[in-house]
Amino acid sequence: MATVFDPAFNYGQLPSLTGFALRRASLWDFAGFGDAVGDRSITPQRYSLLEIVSANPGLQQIQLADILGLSKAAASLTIDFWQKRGYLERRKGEQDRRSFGIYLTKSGKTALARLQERVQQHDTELTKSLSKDELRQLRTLLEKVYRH
Amino acid sequence: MATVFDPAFNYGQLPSLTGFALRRASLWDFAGFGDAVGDRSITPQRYSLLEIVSANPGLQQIQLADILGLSKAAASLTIDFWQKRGYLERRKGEQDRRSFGIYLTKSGKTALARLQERVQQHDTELTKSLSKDELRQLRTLLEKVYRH
DNA sequence: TATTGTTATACTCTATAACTATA
DNA sequence: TATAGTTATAGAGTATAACAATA
Repeated sequence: MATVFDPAFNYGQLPSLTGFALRRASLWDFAGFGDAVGDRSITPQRYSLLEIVSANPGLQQIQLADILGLSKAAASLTIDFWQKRGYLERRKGEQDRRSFGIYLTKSGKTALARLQERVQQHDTELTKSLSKDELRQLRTLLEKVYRH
Repeated sequence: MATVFDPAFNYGQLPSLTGFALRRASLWDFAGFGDAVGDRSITPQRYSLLEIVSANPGLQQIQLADILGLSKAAASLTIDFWQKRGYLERRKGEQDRRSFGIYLTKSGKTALARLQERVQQHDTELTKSLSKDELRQLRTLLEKVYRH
Protein backbone atom coordinates (compact mmCIF):
# COMPACT_ATOMS: atom_id res chain seq x y z
CA MET A 1 0.00 0.00 0.00
CA ALA A 2 0.85 3.65 0.58
CA THR A 3 4.32 4.63 -0.32
CA VAL A 4 5.91 5.87 2.87
CA PHE A 5 9.34 6.42 1.47
CA ASP A 6 10.72 5.84 -2.01
CA PRO A 7 14.51 6.23 -2.22
CA ALA A 8 14.26 6.87 -5.97
CA PHE A 9 13.12 10.43 -5.30
CA ASN A 10 14.54 13.44 -3.59
CA TYR A 11 12.40 14.61 -0.70
CA GLY A 12 14.01 18.03 -0.46
CA GLN A 13 13.87 19.56 3.00
CA LEU A 14 11.19 17.16 4.18
CA PRO A 15 13.56 14.61 5.70
CA SER A 16 14.99 17.35 7.90
CA LEU A 17 11.60 17.90 9.53
CA THR A 18 10.63 15.96 12.61
CA GLY A 19 7.00 16.76 11.86
CA PHE A 20 7.30 15.00 8.53
CA ALA A 21 8.84 11.93 10.15
CA LEU A 22 6.06 11.87 12.74
CA ARG A 23 3.44 12.14 10.06
CA ARG A 24 4.88 9.32 7.99
CA ALA A 25 5.19 7.02 10.98
CA SER A 26 1.66 7.85 12.05
CA LEU A 27 0.25 7.25 8.57
CA TRP A 28 2.12 4.00 8.37
CA ASP A 29 0.49 2.94 11.63
CA PHE A 30 -2.94 4.08 10.48
CA ALA A 31 -2.63 2.25 7.18
CA GLY A 32 -2.41 -1.13 8.87
CA PHE A 33 -4.76 -0.49 11.75
CA GLY A 34 -8.10 -1.44 10.21
CA ASP A 35 -6.75 -4.65 8.74
CA ALA A 36 -5.05 -5.56 11.99
CA VAL A 37 -8.28 -5.36 13.94
CA GLY A 38 -10.16 -7.14 11.15
CA ASP A 39 -12.53 -4.28 10.32
CA ARG A 40 -11.57 -1.24 8.30
CA SER A 41 -14.38 0.83 9.73
CA ILE A 42 -12.68 0.71 13.11
CA THR A 43 -10.32 3.67 13.06
CA PRO A 44 -7.79 4.65 15.72
CA GLN A 45 -10.12 7.53 16.58
CA ARG A 46 -13.11 5.27 17.17
CA TYR A 47 -11.01 2.77 19.04
CA SER A 48 -9.71 5.54 21.29
CA LEU A 49 -13.20 6.51 22.31
CA LEU A 50 -14.02 2.94 23.25
CA GLU A 51 -10.85 2.71 25.33
CA ILE A 52 -11.56 5.94 27.14
CA VAL A 53 -15.11 4.91 27.91
CA SER A 54 -13.78 1.64 29.26
CA ALA A 55 -11.28 3.41 31.49
CA ASN A 56 -13.73 6.13 32.60
CA PRO A 57 -17.22 4.64 32.73
CA GLY A 58 -20.07 7.13 32.88
CA LEU A 59 -18.48 10.16 31.25
CA GLN A 60 -20.77 12.63 29.51
CA GLN A 61 -20.60 12.92 25.76
CA ILE A 62 -19.30 16.44 25.98
CA GLN A 63 -16.41 15.25 28.13
CA LEU A 64 -15.54 12.56 25.61
CA ALA A 65 -15.63 15.21 22.89
CA ASP A 66 -13.18 17.35 24.88
CA ILE A 67 -10.78 14.51 25.55
CA LEU A 68 -10.73 13.48 21.91
CA GLY A 69 -10.67 17.00 20.51
CA LEU A 70 -14.01 16.52 18.74
CA SER A 71 -17.15 18.60 18.46
CA LYS A 72 -20.04 17.25 20.48
CA ALA A 73 -21.78 16.35 17.22
CA ALA A 74 -18.82 14.22 16.14
CA ALA A 75 -18.61 12.55 19.54
CA SER A 76 -22.31 11.78 19.34
CA LEU A 77 -21.86 10.08 15.96
CA THR A 78 -18.89 8.08 17.19
CA ILE A 79 -20.98 6.86 20.11
CA ASP A 80 -23.76 6.00 17.64
CA PHE A 81 -21.25 3.90 15.70
CA TRP A 82 -20.47 1.73 18.74
CA GLN A 83 -24.01 1.73 20.07
CA LYS A 84 -25.29 0.30 16.77
CA ARG A 85 -22.89 -2.58 17.30
CA GLY A 86 -24.13 -3.02 20.83
CA TYR A 87 -20.80 -2.14 22.42
CA LEU A 88 -21.76 1.11 24.13
CA GLU A 89 -24.89 2.32 25.86
CA ARG A 90 -26.20 5.70 26.91
CA ARG A 91 -27.68 5.79 30.41
CA LYS A 92 -29.88 8.73 31.34
CA GLY A 93 -28.23 10.84 34.04
CA GLU A 94 -29.97 10.62 37.38
CA GLN A 95 -29.12 14.04 38.75
CA ASP A 96 -28.89 15.86 35.43
CA ARG A 97 -31.46 14.44 33.06
CA ARG A 98 -30.15 16.40 30.08
CA SER A 99 -27.05 14.27 29.84
CA PHE A 100 -26.11 10.62 29.45
CA GLY A 101 -23.46 8.55 31.09
CA ILE A 102 -21.66 6.45 28.48
CA TYR A 103 -20.90 2.83 29.39
CA LEU A 104 -19.58 -0.30 27.78
CA THR A 105 -22.15 -3.07 27.47
CA LYS A 106 -21.30 -6.61 28.42
CA SER A 107 -20.66 -7.57 24.82
CA GLY A 108 -18.74 -4.33 24.43
CA LYS A 109 -16.38 -5.46 27.17
CA THR A 110 -15.81 -8.77 25.45
CA ALA A 111 -15.33 -7.11 22.09
CA LEU A 112 -12.94 -4.53 23.49
CA ALA A 113 -10.81 -7.23 25.09
CA ARG A 114 -10.48 -8.90 21.69
CA LEU A 115 -9.77 -5.57 20.00
CA GLN A 116 -7.14 -4.69 22.59
CA GLU A 117 -5.30 -7.90 21.80
CA ARG A 118 -5.25 -7.20 18.11
CA VAL A 119 -4.31 -3.58 18.54
CA GLN A 120 -1.52 -4.65 20.84
CA GLN A 121 -0.27 -7.09 18.21
CA HIS A 122 -0.47 -4.43 15.55
CA ASP A 123 1.50 -2.05 17.72
CA THR A 124 4.13 -4.67 18.41
CA GLU A 125 4.41 -5.31 14.69
CA LEU A 126 4.75 -1.57 14.05
CA THR A 127 7.75 -1.33 16.33
CA LYS A 128 9.30 -4.72 15.66
CA SER A 129 12.50 -3.21 14.29
CA LEU A 130 13.22 -1.55 17.65
CA SER A 131 14.90 -3.17 20.61
CA LYS A 132 13.18 -2.98 23.97
CA ASP A 133 15.48 -0.20 24.94
CA GLU A 134 14.96 1.76 21.75
CA LEU A 135 11.20 1.41 22.11
CA ARG A 136 11.35 2.86 25.61
CA GLN A 137 13.49 5.70 24.33
CA LEU A 138 11.12 6.45 21.49
CA ARG A 139 8.14 6.61 23.82
CA THR A 140 9.96 8.91 26.20
CA LEU A 141 10.99 11.24 23.40
CA LEU A 142 7.52 11.32 21.87
CA GLU A 143 6.02 12.24 25.20
CA LYS A 144 8.43 15.11 25.50
CA VAL A 145 7.16 16.40 22.17
CA TYR A 146 3.44 16.47 22.83
CA ARG A 147 3.41 16.77 26.58
CA HIS A 148 5.01 20.18 26.25
CA MET B 1 -6.62 24.28 21.07
CA ALA B 2 -6.90 20.50 20.65
CA THR B 3 -6.48 18.58 23.84
CA VAL B 4 -3.50 16.34 23.31
CA PHE B 5 -3.33 14.98 26.80
CA ASP B 6 -5.44 15.75 29.85
CA PRO B 7 -4.08 14.19 33.06
CA ALA B 8 -7.53 14.40 34.67
CA PHE B 9 -8.67 11.34 32.70
CA ASN B 10 -7.61 7.77 32.42
CA TYR B 11 -6.52 6.84 28.93
CA GLY B 12 -6.74 3.09 29.51
CA GLN B 13 -4.43 1.06 27.29
CA LEU B 14 -3.85 3.94 24.90
CA PRO B 15 -0.68 5.23 26.58
CA SER B 16 0.88 1.79 26.10
CA LEU B 17 0.57 2.10 22.32
CA THR B 18 3.35 3.63 20.29
CA GLY B 19 0.84 4.22 17.49
CA PHE B 20 -1.21 6.39 19.80
CA ALA B 21 1.84 8.41 20.84
CA LEU B 22 2.79 8.88 17.19
CA ARG B 23 -0.70 10.02 16.34
CA ARG B 24 -0.84 12.53 19.17
CA ALA B 25 2.56 13.97 18.31
CA SER B 26 1.62 14.18 14.65
CA LEU B 27 -1.72 15.87 15.39
CA TRP B 28 0.04 18.28 17.67
CA ASP B 29 2.38 19.17 14.84
CA PHE B 30 -0.47 19.48 12.35
CA ALA B 31 -2.48 21.71 14.68
CA GLY B 32 0.14 24.43 14.63
CA PHE B 33 1.30 24.07 11.04
CA GLY B 34 -1.18 26.34 9.26
CA ASP B 35 -0.74 29.14 11.74
CA ALA B 36 3.03 28.80 11.65
CA VAL B 37 3.15 29.31 7.91
CA GLY B 38 0.58 32.11 8.15
CA ASP B 39 -2.09 30.41 6.04
CA ARG B 40 -4.36 27.66 7.28
CA SER B 41 -5.11 26.39 3.81
CA ILE B 42 -1.49 25.30 3.51
CA THR B 43 -1.47 21.81 4.95
CA PRO B 44 1.54 19.56 5.49
CA GLN B 45 0.28 17.49 2.56
CA ARG B 46 0.20 20.47 0.19
CA TYR B 47 3.52 21.74 1.44
CA SER B 48 5.04 18.30 0.85
CA LEU B 49 4.03 18.36 -2.77
CA LEU B 50 5.62 21.76 -3.27
CA GLU B 51 8.84 20.53 -1.65
CA ILE B 52 8.97 17.44 -3.80
CA VAL B 53 8.39 19.41 -6.96
CA SER B 54 11.16 21.75 -5.92
CA ALA B 55 13.55 18.86 -5.32
CA ASN B 56 12.50 16.94 -8.46
CA PRO B 57 11.58 19.45 -11.16
CA GLY B 58 9.63 18.04 -14.08
CA LEU B 59 7.97 15.03 -12.49
CA GLN B 60 4.70 13.81 -13.98
CA GLN B 61 1.53 14.20 -11.94
CA ILE B 62 1.16 10.48 -11.63
CA GLN B 63 4.61 10.23 -10.10
CA LEU B 64 3.78 12.91 -7.57
CA ALA B 65 0.60 11.00 -6.74
CA ASP B 66 2.64 7.84 -6.15
CA ILE B 67 5.19 9.55 -3.94
CA LEU B 68 2.52 11.18 -1.81
CA GLY B 69 0.21 8.16 -1.71
CA LEU B 70 -2.58 10.04 -3.49
CA SER B 71 -4.90 9.22 -6.35
CA LYS B 72 -4.05 10.98 -9.56
CA ALA B 73 -7.23 13.03 -9.17
CA ALA B 74 -6.13 14.25 -5.74
CA ALA B 75 -2.65 15.08 -7.00
CA SER B 76 -4.21 17.02 -9.86
CA LEU B 77 -6.26 19.10 -7.42
CA THR B 78 -3.26 19.75 -5.18
CA ILE B 79 -1.35 21.00 -8.20
CA ASP B 80 -4.35 23.18 -9.08
CA PHE B 81 -4.18 24.67 -5.59
CA TRP B 82 -0.59 25.85 -6.10
CA GLN B 83 -1.04 26.75 -9.72
CA LYS B 84 -3.88 29.13 -8.82
CA ARG B 85 -1.43 30.91 -6.53
CA GLY B 86 1.10 31.07 -9.31
CA TYR B 87 3.62 28.84 -7.52
CA LEU B 88 3.54 25.82 -9.84
CA GLU B 89 3.20 25.41 -13.56
CA ARG B 90 2.39 22.52 -15.84
CA ARG B 91 4.63 22.25 -18.89
CA LYS B 92 3.48 20.06 -21.76
CA GLY B 93 5.73 17.06 -22.14
CA GLU B 94 7.90 17.16 -25.25
CA GLN B 95 8.33 13.45 -25.84
CA ASP B 96 5.06 12.31 -24.27
CA ARG B 97 2.39 14.87 -25.00
CA ARG B 98 -0.17 13.21 -22.74
CA SER B 99 1.66 14.26 -19.63
CA PHE B 100 2.93 17.43 -17.99
CA GLY B 101 6.16 18.19 -16.24
CA ILE B 102 5.46 20.03 -13.01
CA TYR B 103 7.75 22.95 -12.15
CA LEU B 104 8.02 25.74 -9.63
CA THR B 105 7.54 29.20 -11.08
CA LYS B 106 9.87 32.01 -10.19
CA SER B 107 7.44 33.38 -7.62
CA GLY B 108 6.92 29.82 -6.44
CA LYS B 109 10.62 29.57 -5.67
CA THR B 110 10.53 32.77 -3.68
CA ALA B 111 7.39 31.72 -1.84
CA LEU B 112 8.78 28.28 -1.08
CA ALA B 113 11.94 29.77 0.39
CA ARG B 114 9.80 31.82 2.75
CA LEU B 115 7.62 28.85 3.58
CA GLN B 116 10.65 26.68 4.27
CA GLU B 117 11.88 29.18 6.82
CA ARG B 118 8.58 29.24 8.65
CA VAL B 119 8.16 25.49 8.50
CA GLN B 120 11.68 25.12 9.85
CA GLN B 121 10.86 27.46 12.73
CA HIS B 122 7.66 25.57 13.43
CA ASP B 123 9.55 22.30 13.49
CA THR B 124 12.17 23.72 15.83
CA GLU B 125 9.40 24.94 18.10
CA LEU B 126 7.78 21.49 18.00
CA THR B 127 10.92 19.83 19.28
CA LYS B 128 12.19 22.59 21.56
CA SER B 129 11.96 20.38 24.65
CA LEU B 130 14.52 17.97 23.19
CA SER B 131 18.28 18.34 23.36
CA LYS B 132 20.25 18.10 20.14
CA ASP B 133 21.16 14.57 21.02
CA GLU B 134 17.61 13.55 21.86
CA LEU B 135 16.36 15.04 18.62
CA ARG B 136 18.87 13.01 16.64
CA GLN B 137 17.82 9.89 18.54
CA LEU B 138 14.13 10.54 17.90
CA ARG B 139 14.70 10.93 14.17
CA THR B 140 16.73 7.75 14.01
CA LEU B 141 14.09 5.78 15.88
CA LEU B 142 11.23 7.15 13.78
CA GLU B 143 13.04 6.16 10.62
CA LYS B 144 13.40 2.66 11.93
CA VAL B 145 9.63 2.52 12.35
CA TYR B 146 8.50 3.55 8.90
CA ARG B 147 11.52 2.58 6.87
CA HIS B 148 10.79 -1.04 7.65
C1' DT C 1 -5.49 -0.94 -26.44
C1' DA C 2 -3.06 1.38 -22.68
C1' DT C 3 -1.82 5.58 -20.25
C1' DT C 4 -1.91 10.64 -18.56
C1' DG C 5 -4.64 13.88 -16.90
C1' DT C 6 -9.41 16.09 -16.00
C1' DT C 7 -13.95 16.11 -14.53
C1' DA C 8 -18.20 14.19 -12.37
C1' DT C 9 -19.79 12.01 -8.59
C1' DA C 10 -19.99 10.06 -4.17
C1' DC C 11 -18.30 8.99 0.42
C1' DT C 12 -16.33 9.99 4.94
C1' DC C 13 -15.31 12.92 8.50
C1' DT C 14 -15.59 17.06 10.38
C1' DA C 15 -17.72 21.59 12.13
C1' DT C 16 -21.46 25.03 12.86
C1' DA C 17 -25.97 26.11 13.72
C1' DA C 18 -30.76 25.21 14.71
C1' DC C 19 -33.42 22.48 17.51
C1' DT C 20 -35.33 19.67 21.80
C1' DA C 21 -35.15 18.65 26.51
C1' DT C 22 -33.85 19.74 30.58
C1' DA C 23 -31.55 22.94 34.21
C1' DT D 1 -31.08 31.95 29.94
C1' DA D 2 -27.76 28.28 29.72
C1' DT D 3 -26.39 23.53 28.78
C1' DA D 4 -26.42 18.36 26.96
C1' DG D 5 -27.42 16.11 23.17
C1' DT D 6 -29.39 15.46 18.26
C1' DT D 7 -30.11 16.55 13.68
C1' DA D 8 -29.58 19.31 9.36
C1' DT D 9 -26.46 21.18 6.50
C1' DA D 10 -22.21 22.39 4.46
C1' DG D 11 -17.27 22.10 3.54
C1' DA D 12 -12.84 19.59 3.15
C1' DG D 13 -10.41 15.91 1.26
C1' DT D 14 -10.45 11.69 -0.56
C1' DA D 15 -11.45 7.83 -4.12
C1' DT D 16 -13.53 5.69 -8.28
C1' DA D 17 -15.18 5.94 -12.74
C1' DA D 18 -16.09 8.06 -17.17
C1' DC D 19 -13.97 10.84 -20.35
C1' DA D 20 -10.49 13.30 -23.78
C1' DA D 21 -6.06 13.36 -25.68
C1' DT D 22 -2.20 10.95 -26.87
C1' DA D 23 0.78 6.76 -27.06
